[in-house]
Amino acid sequence: MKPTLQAVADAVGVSRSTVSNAYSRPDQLSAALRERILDAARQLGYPGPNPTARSLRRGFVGSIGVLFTSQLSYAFTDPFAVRFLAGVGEAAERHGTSMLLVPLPQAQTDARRAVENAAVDGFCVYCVADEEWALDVIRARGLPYVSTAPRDDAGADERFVGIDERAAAYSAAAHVAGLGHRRVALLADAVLPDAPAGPLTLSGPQEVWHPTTRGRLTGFADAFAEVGVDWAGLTLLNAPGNSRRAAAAAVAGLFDGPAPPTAVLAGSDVLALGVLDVLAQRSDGPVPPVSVTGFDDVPEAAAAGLTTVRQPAKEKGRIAAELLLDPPADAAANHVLLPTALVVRTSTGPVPRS
Amino acid sequence: MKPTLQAVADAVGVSRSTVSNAYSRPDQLSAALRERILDAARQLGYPGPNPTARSLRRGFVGSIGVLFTSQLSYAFTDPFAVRFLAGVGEAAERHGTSMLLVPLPQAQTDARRAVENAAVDGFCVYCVADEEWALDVIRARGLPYVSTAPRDDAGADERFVGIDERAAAYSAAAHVAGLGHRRVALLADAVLPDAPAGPLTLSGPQEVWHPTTRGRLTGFADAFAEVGVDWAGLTLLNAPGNSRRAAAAAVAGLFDGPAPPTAVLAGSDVLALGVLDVLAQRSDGPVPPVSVTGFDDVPEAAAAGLTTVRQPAKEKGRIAAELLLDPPADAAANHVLLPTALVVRTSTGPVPRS
DNA sequence: TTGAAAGCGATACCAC
DNA sequence: GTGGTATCGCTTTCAA
Repeated sequence: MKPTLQAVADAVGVSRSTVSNAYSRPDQLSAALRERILDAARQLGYPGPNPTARSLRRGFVGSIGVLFTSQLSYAFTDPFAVRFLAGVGEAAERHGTSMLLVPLPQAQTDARRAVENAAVDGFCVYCVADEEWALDVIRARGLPYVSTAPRDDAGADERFVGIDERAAAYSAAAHVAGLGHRRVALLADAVLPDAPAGPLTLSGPQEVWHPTTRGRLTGFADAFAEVGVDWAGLTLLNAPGNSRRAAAAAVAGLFDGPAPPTAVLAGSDVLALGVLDVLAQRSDGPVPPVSVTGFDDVPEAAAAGLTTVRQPAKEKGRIAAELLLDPPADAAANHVLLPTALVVRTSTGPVPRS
Repeated sequence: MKPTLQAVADAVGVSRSTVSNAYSRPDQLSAALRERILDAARQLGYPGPNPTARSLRRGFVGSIGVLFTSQLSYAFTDPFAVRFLAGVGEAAERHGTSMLLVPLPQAQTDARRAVENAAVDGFCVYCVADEEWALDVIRARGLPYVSTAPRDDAGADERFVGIDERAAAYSAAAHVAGLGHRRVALLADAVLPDAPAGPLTLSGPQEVWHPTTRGRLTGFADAFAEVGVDWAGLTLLNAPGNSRRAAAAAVAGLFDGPAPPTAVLAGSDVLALGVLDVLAQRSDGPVPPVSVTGFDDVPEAAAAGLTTVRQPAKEKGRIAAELLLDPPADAAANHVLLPTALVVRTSTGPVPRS
C-alpha cells in the first residue's frame, strides 16, 4: 500500500490539514513542524500529494491540451507543426504548466470521448479541419480555448491567433502573376474531406472544406482574377495529408499534357517541396521551367530556394499558449493577427519562352 | 454551475450509478434507458464524466509523461528529440493514451515538484542527464518508467531502450582512425555540468558527467587507443546545449594553431553540423581538409554529407512508450538494445598530406 | 497554529 | 437491470 497524506499525519500525530499545509501553504505552520512532517514523509516514502486528488479538489489541473486533427505523429513530422509546438512549449514552460498532446482517434465518437476525457485546463486547437464538434465539447466542459484556424462563425470574444490567410496567399500569387504566369496550378491539402490526390473541380474557392486552405486558395484566386484568369482557368489539385509524397502524387502527369502549367502555387512548403522533388527528378535543366511557391517558410525552404510566404510559426504557438494561460483583460487583444511576408527565392521566375 | 453526473441522474430520475454506467459500462443497462440518459445529458449540457474525478476513482489517468532534462522547447528544436517524440506519439496513439510533456524548472526543488505533480501513469525518461533524483520521485510514486540513457546502477528489471553507445561510437572512431587521422578532437555536450564551451581536460572518459556522452567518448577513446593515441593525445571539447551554435563556440580557434586536428568526432549530428558550418565559413576549398563525424543520422545529415552513426530515433521512442504501455511478460524483453550502423558519407576522408 | 468536518465528482461493490 | 453506500486522496473554510 502506498502511503497517503493520512499516513503521514498519523505518523507525526497531526491532522491531515496540517500535513497538507506543510506542502501547499508553508506559511500556515511553524518551520519546525513542517520539517518534522517532511521528514516523516521521506521516511515513509510518501511522494507528496497525489496530483489527481489535488486537481479534483482544487478544480484545476496545471496543464493545457493541444489538439491536432491528424495523427499525433504528424505533429512531429510536419516542420511547421513542430515549430508551433516549440512555441507552445516555451510559454508552458514559463508558466510552469505541462502540455498534454491528445491523439484523436479516427472514429468521431472516440475522438469526442478523447476531448471529453482530457485532463486539462484549456486547449490550443491547432488546425482541426472540422473542428466544430471539438469546440462544442470544449465549451460544454466550460474550458477556455484558443483556435488558430479562421472560423466564419467565431464570436468576437473568441481567442484566436493566426494570420490573414487570404492576403498572405494573395501576395504570393500576385508575385507569380506579375512574372507573367497564366497557366497555373493550385495545390493544397484538405480541399475536400476524403478526396483523393489529384485534380479536383470546384465551382469556387468558397467550396473548399478546410478553412485555412479556403483562405489561401481564395487569395490565390483573387490575384489571378485581377490579371484576367478566373477560377475555371486555374487547375486545382488536392494533396491529402500535406506531405511531400502527397504532393508528388497530386502532380503526377501534370506536366505531361500539351499545355502544362508554368507555375504551381502550393498551400504549404511541404507540398511545394514535394513538387520540387518531382521537378528535380525530371531533370529539366538548371533553370526550372516551372515556378513554385510554398507557404510557411519552414527551415527546409531556404535551402531549397523556395519562394514562399513566411509566417511566424513558433510565435504563433507561443501566443496561442499565452492567450490561454493569461488572457489579456482587453477583449480585442484576444484576437491576434500575426504579420506575414513574401520571401522571394529562386523557385520562381519569369515564364519561359516557348 | 456546470452540471454534474448527479444532475443528470436527478433529471432522469435514476441513481448516479446508472448514469455512470451509461457512460462507462453500456452493457449494464438497457439501450433505451441509456439513450434517455444520454439525451438528458445533452439537454443539460453535461459534457460527460469529469476526467479528474474519474481518474481519482479509477486509479489511473490515461496518459504517459515524457521527461526532458532541458527546456521543453529544446525537445522541439533538436531533430533527434523530435523523432523520438514522434515514436512515442505513434505508440500513444495506438493505445489511446495521451502524452504529457512536463517542463522541468531550473531549480532542483521545483523540478522535483514538477515530477511529483505530473498526472500520469508512467514516464518515458528521455536523456535526463542527472536523472537519479527524477527516478527516485517516480519510484516513490510507484509509477513505471522507461529510461533511454545507460545507467550504471540500473536494476536488471529496469525497463530500458537504447543502444550500445560505446560500440556505436567506436565504429565511427575506428573509421576515422583507419583513414589515418591521429590529431583528433572530440566534441560533446554535457561533458561536465556547467562547463563552458571549449577545451576541457579530464583524466579519462570515465570522468564524463552525462552517461550517454560518457559512453560515446569511451568508444572514441578506445578506438584511438588501439592505434596508439591515448586519451591525453586527444583534444576534448565541451559544447553545452547540444546546438550548432554551441559547437561553433567550442571549436573557435581550434584550427588556427600550428598543428590543428585533422578530424573532429562529435557526439551528435547537431554538433557535427555546427563544425561543418564553421569549416564552410573558412571556405577551405571543395574538399574539406578536416574530417567530421556525427552521431544519430538526423535528416539534415544526409544533405550535409555527414558521416555518422545511425540509430533508429523514432523506433526508440515507439519502443519506449510500448515498454511502458504494455510491458512484455518476459523480464529480459524489457531491456531493448537497438542496432546502430556507421553511415559513411563525404565528410570524412584520408588525412590531407601537408 | 492546529484540527474537525465537509465536500470535489465520480466509480464499484453488493444487495435488491 | 438498478440503486445504496463507501471510498478514491486531498484541500479548505471555520472554529478552537
